[in-house]
Amino acid sequence: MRILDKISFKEQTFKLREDAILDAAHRLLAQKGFDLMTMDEVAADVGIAKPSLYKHFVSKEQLVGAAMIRLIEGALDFVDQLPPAESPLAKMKLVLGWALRVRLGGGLPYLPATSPQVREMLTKNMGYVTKVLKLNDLLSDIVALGKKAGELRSDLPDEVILFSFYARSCDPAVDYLRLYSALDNETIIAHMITGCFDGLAGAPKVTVAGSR
Amino acid sequence: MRILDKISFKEQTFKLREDAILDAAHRLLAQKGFDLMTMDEVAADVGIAKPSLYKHFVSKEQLVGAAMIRLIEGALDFVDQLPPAESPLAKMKLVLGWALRVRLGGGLPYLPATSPQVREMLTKNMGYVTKVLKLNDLLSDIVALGKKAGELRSDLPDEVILFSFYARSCDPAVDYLRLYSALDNETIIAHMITGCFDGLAGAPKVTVAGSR
DNA sequence: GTCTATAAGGAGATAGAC
DNA sequence: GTCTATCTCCTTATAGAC
Repeated sequence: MRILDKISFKEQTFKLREDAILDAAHRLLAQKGFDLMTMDEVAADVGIAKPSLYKHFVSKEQLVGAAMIRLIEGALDFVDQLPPAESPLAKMKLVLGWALRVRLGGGLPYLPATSPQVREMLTKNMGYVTKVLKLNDLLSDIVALGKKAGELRSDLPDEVILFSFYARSCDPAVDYLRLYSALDNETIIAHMITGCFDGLAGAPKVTVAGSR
Repeated sequence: MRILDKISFKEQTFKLREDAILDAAHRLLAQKGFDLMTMDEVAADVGIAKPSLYKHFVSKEQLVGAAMIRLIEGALDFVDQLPPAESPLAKMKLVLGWALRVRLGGGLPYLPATSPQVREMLTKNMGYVTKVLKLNDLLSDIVALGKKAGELRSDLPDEVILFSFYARSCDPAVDYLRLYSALDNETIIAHMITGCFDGLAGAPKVTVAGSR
């Protein structure tokens, strides 16, 4: 029994360290992107040596893939726990607000792959692709319901709405507003949400921003 | 006189080669991004040796800066030659349509700097910053006129409209639609323009897309 | 001004002691 | 499992012949 406890303890610390590695990778990825994030930095950030890092993840690509999978899992959880009573449009605003808060808190956009190389790398990662497709299915359903309810524009193809929605979660305008404007985070989020769904043109719109 | 002609000829070929280098850099930047574009590739693409490249541009950063400056100059030209009779909103749609066509033709978004490192590099390049500020002034004027005319939402700060507008010119949704949808380029552009200004929510909108 | 050949340094990945 | 020290490859940049 003592032996089992010891193994379990080892496993626990192993898991804890793995989480710490993923946390560090997540933050560094958000800060510097894939190319500029070095394995040396990740190891230094966690406080371990680089070879120890490679005991957990066999390559940089595997490490980044694991970090991205954890991110998508978070998005899946959030979508799963959306209040069923909300309308499709309100749900989408909640999801976008959540994703933007993650980013403004120093995290990654939950569907980045903005660089061709990273996109290709991730599309080869079956675990990642599976989860992304799952998330995409959930959001596709919401879009379909929103169109049927007249809340989303039926003249736009589903894919245009979906990809534009994803793109808003990693919109560079957010970075620029954070850097060069005096607006606080929640104001930025509210503007981005209304800008996404109501557009930039026309008369002032009254919009319910995604609640925390 | 013959000597002068010879000098002039040399200068002409020098200028031609420089343009060829910038063309190659532009295309490779669009394809692979700053980090993955190597000076070897640029030289090979132009058909010259790497040291010759360094006779034209003292560093990779200078080369990319020059390419970006040429890009912004193109945008300034386009904005300068907008039909004065058009409304502010129509002008913005024309500019966005133009920028998206450049990208779908294999070029760069005319205001990228999506990666922190590249952004920092460019903000240190005074020639670049000067031109960007010039472009920003022109567009700010258009935005102000658009708000006054009731064509743009007066409840959104100018900076939100401007940055969102810039961001649409490098929207990753365009890449995803090109890769994963069956839509042709002009349809993608039309959808992106109406999505930007009219939003994703609500009833179908009738929009005049930017004309070629 | 252009080339061949090479320096200098960084980053992913690993060997081998403990 | 973790560390120190090292390998190897790639990329920016340059020296020196022509």
